[in-house]
Amino acid sequence: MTAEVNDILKRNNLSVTESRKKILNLFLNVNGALAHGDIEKKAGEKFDRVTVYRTLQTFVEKGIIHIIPTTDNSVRYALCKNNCTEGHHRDNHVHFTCLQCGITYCLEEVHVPEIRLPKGFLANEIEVVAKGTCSNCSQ
Amino acid sequence: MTAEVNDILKRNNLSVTESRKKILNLFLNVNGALAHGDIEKKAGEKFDRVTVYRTLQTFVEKGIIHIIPTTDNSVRYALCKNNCTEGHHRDNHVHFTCLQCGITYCLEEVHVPEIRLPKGFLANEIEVVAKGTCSNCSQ
DNA sequence: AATGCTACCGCAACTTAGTTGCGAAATGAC
DNA sequence: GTCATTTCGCAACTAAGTTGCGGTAGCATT
Repeated sequence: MTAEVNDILKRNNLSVTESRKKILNLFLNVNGALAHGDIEKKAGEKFDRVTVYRTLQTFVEKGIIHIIPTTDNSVRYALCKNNCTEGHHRDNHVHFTCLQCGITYCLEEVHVPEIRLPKGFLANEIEVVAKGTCSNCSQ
Repeated sequence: MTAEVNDILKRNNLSVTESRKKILNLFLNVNGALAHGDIEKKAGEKFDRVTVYRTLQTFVEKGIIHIIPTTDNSVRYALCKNNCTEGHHRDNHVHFTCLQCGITYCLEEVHVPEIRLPKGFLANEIEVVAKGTCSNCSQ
């Protein structure tokens, strides 16, 4: 698994540092999205807050992770699995936030539908976020 | 127009105060959504930040305005036009943020499509936010 | 393996955003 | 007008995010 981490970093022309390895590893070992706070906690107080901010920013720029919008004021991040490249994200899946357990999922298999916008409106990107009860909590 | 403001407040069992009138008026006279910061500025430094926070919170609870999620870390608010009631929002329209002018629109006439979720996932609410160029900026 | 260049990290200090408690003031029922 | 209740504004606080800069780690070269 360290191999995969190294691989991803190198593929994106990033130098392989301790913080990047550790944070990327977190994303690989979690199902669902991570908020900034989660990362700070799970990283085990080893990293400076600033490092976490900068690492996440770098990962987003390189297309390694993407941002998930939420109505509460928290930003969440999740791994890109769709060959996103530097400066261009191609994730077009639906996101789902469970109101019971709080986990945010990337539903890779559910695609964002076509939406007919009014005349003159041109969309570059469309985000769909569903909120409700996830399969774990619904039984 | 003050009549409409009074009306909306009374209909929601809210006492009619200066701050509520002024802030609600802002929403009635703007096309598009307002961020917290916009409101503080447009209100003309007359109100305390805390009052703005509390008023917005009250309006959201009462179903007068709704929150629009964004990928940048800013929360935006817009008027509900769909008979939202206390504790239950019924807005199911698509939101559009223009990357040129920065305005966020409620596209009332564009409804959120049906989305088939995986087994076990139950959605209470689905948000759709498009980003791109609006009709004003596209010409 | 040592060298040196570059990029990254961590600290400190700062700005901005949002919350809480409480006394004073405004609202609305009587 | 009086009074109970709600709301407002201040102050003080916590949390979130940013910036600059010296020191350190990564890595290419030899």
